[in-house]
Amino acid sequence: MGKIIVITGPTATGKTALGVALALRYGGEVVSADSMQIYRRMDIGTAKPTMEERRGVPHHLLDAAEPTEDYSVSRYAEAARRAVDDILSRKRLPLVVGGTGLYIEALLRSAPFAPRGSDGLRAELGAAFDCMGEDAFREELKRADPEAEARIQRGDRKRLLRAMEVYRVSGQPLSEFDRQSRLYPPRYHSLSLALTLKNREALYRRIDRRVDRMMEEGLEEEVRSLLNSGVSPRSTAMQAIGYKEMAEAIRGGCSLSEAVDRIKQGSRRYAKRQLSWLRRDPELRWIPLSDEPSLEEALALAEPMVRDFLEK
RNA sequence: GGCGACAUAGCCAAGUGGUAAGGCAGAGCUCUGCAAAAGCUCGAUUCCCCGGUCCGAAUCCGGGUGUCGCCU
Repeated sequence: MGKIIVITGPTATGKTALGVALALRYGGEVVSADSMQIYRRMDIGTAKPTMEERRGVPHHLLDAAEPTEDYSVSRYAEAARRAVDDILSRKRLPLVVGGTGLYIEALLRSAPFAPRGSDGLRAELGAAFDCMGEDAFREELKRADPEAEARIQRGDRKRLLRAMEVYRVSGQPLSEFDRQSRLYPPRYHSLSLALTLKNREALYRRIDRRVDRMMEEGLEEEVRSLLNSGVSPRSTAMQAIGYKEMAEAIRGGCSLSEAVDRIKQGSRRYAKRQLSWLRRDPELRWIPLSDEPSLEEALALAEPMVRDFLEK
């Protein structure tokens, strides 16, 4: 089984720089695990590594989709596995770098996703939900998939719909697919490292500063040109933090400084959610950093673990 | 110096005699095809302080302190 290294952690902790440094040192290539850096022309707001920052290291799954496309985890999993396998076949080290936990999990798992319903079915279910209300919808789901119904939190329309969708297209409960998927062995032999700052406030300060820097680098212009080129404000890509707020300011819904504050706040909350997601993985090796971490600091902590993992 | 208004959680704030709404910020959590998304949960044994009235006070009375406004 191929060995791969995963570098994750909340936003603004230096994953990119560490990934590149390790790739350079161990003959690796980077596979991005970032749901928004996937999109072309979204560079500033997603903190996509520049050519200079990549330092000649090949990066996969950056700019893999148009912002007008609807990307999804399953598409990512497929493409990322292909990239990883290709890197392995060339006897190089794949470094999965990014903060989208769901994407990483999907890449590492070998189980397929439960089937997907047609857009028509999705629309139909959505309409049914809105028409009959959550309680009645839940009653129906309960008959099809009592487990999912019990597990999904009140108000979580999205997951309630998905559970029903799976049952309608396959006749099998989503819960059953999930149970099966847990039985699959992992796809790769992986070492997961999670960068984090020991001090939460320091992390938040870095995030705020990074947002200011994005503004200086021309985030507003980037968003404006996406909108001008016909990217819908409702597209998945435009839901990215930094983009939805700027789009709102551009259409006059709020002031620029309000938008900036919201971007900062959204990013802070995002970081918090990332931490909460990562914490449940007991295999994860945490790399706690100081308030103003340097690449050297992260490298010093990460390298022994990497070396140990590669030698085993 | 005088007069008046206000003082409730980190911030904004409702409540005007019957046992502390709500919002924001923050924290914790969930997650198997939109995930930078979507969803769930959690703060005041106490209302600036002291005294009084009352069965009962954040609410009424007196005194203090602070903030703001107006006047001199």
